[in-house]
Amino acid sequence: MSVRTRFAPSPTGFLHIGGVRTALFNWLFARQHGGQFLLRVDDTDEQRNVEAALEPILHGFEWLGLDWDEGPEPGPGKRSRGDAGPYYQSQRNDLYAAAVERLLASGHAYRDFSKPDESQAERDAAQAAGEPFVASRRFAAETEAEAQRYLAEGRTSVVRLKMPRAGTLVLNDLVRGEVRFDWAREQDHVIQRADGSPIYHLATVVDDEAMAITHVIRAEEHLSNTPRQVFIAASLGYRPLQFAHLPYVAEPGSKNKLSKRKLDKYLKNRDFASLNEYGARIAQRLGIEAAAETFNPVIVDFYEQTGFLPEAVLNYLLLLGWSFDDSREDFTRAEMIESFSLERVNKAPASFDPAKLLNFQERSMQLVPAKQKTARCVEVLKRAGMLSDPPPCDAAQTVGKIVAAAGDRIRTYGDILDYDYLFVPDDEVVYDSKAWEKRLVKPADAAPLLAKFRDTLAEASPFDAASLETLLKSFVESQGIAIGQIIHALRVAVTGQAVGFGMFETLEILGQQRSLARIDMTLRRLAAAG
RNA sequence: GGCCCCAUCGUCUAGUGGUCUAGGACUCCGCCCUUUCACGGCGGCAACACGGGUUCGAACCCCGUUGGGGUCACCA
Repeated sequence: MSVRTRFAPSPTGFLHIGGVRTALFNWLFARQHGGQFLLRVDDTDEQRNVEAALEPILHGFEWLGLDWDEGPEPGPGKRSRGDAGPYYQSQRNDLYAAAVERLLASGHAYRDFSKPDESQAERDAAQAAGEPFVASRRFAAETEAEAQRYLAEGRTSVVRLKMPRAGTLVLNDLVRGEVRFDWAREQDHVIQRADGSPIYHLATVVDDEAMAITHVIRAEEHLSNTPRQVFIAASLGYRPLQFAHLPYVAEPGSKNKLSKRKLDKYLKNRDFASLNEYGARIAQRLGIEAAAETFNPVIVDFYEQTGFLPEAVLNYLLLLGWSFDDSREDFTRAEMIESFSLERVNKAPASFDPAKLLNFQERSMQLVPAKQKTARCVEVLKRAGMLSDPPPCDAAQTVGKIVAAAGDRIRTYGDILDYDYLFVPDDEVVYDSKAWEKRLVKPADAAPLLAKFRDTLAEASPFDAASLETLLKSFVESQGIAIGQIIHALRVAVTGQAVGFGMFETLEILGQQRSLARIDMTLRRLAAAG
């Protein structure tokens, strides 16, 4: 039988990084075994617009390249691909209802007419007595007559599992090994609400059977839920499933589970805060209006917008709870599929480390061919309004030069925006005030030297990096100064910045006319200031 | 609180009784390269939670303690 795994996202509007890690492991396992990976929409409890809330999630999967063989199709209409559909749980209620009837008929479940506060009181009493809670089944309707009587009292019913009161479940978890549970400690969990709607555990078991899932690879928090699901499946005569419970992804610098609602806390972590700020700066330059709650390093969209490479994100996530050996960390997509194994999944939770993720990104970016890098940077510049759309015909060439000159300084595609000063009109260059003070105002010889070199520059021909370097070196020699005495002033004058890539490349890219204009403007401002 | 899971540098991890004065990666700190900033190179700081066993020998096996976490809903 072919291996089939699934990931069941709730339509929440965004794709969580921890969820992606789980999805990735499912995807890898299926791909490695030549099986199928499915997506199933977990919308049993959703009132809102499912389509709109699902769209960003499916988009995230597409961006990451985690393709699914069956499941919802992106776009409107709730269309699906695959033969085991529908893949929206909200459309499968008949199946769940039928399963509940079978469970009732076979005596594996019962109608419970107790009121919520009555069952709560039982639980509280057990808790207070320090004893394990065992449902009294006092309002269980065994016969139709009983049911009618309760109904006449104005009671409503839910359907509960009639759990075994003896015995042990031995679960053979693919990452944890043998885990034992006493059946007697399992509660009579509700599987169908008073309004007839199914509870998740029932739905997931029914769907896994109907969709011929073979391996359930999910986060550790589901480990305690497994007995009731095994009970449902066994009672219904389903095939047994293989389980693999992954350690959860923890907060940066802590062992608590990473959650989407604790952003304030994560922001206190230095590395998280710095990645967040990095992305926010790029987003701002791109004119993306995103609330911190929906645009931060725990949301996958953050990485796409900021200009990360999907393979870097995936590679980082792969190593979060899994390892190959004592040294290998870099994996291409094909290598991940080939090398992955559940046996080597770690048992302890792994903290999300934003600094290490950035490092994977940096190394991945070094492998991207110049041409591709340039094309993507052109896109970013267009989005930021630094280039017209369509871009001028020489844009690719110019950006190509910038990309080459910037080299590894471009860690994400968003970093191209650091060189916006090369695109703005000369009179709109923004000068860093500290750099201006330090390199132009304070050194007494800065202005005169700059003025002198300006005239040399005006004569320069050709105006390319190599010639300019020769030119400046001979200028320095003729003046009997150190190169540092002129080059920093020149950089600030021309770029407004204290730092940047090679000075000669900068001048070449800017061109003679604009370089001179910027120097002139600087000299005028210096003279005006005194 | 009951049940379940987990425990090696700050973080991700290697390690399945001797080759461990514990290896790699990220971060951090030096130095080198250098027009700045990066990249790169070299070097450094830094860990087997604790206590008992078992054994000639324990990071590795067993028990306990401590600590952390998950889960106990008509949520998923």
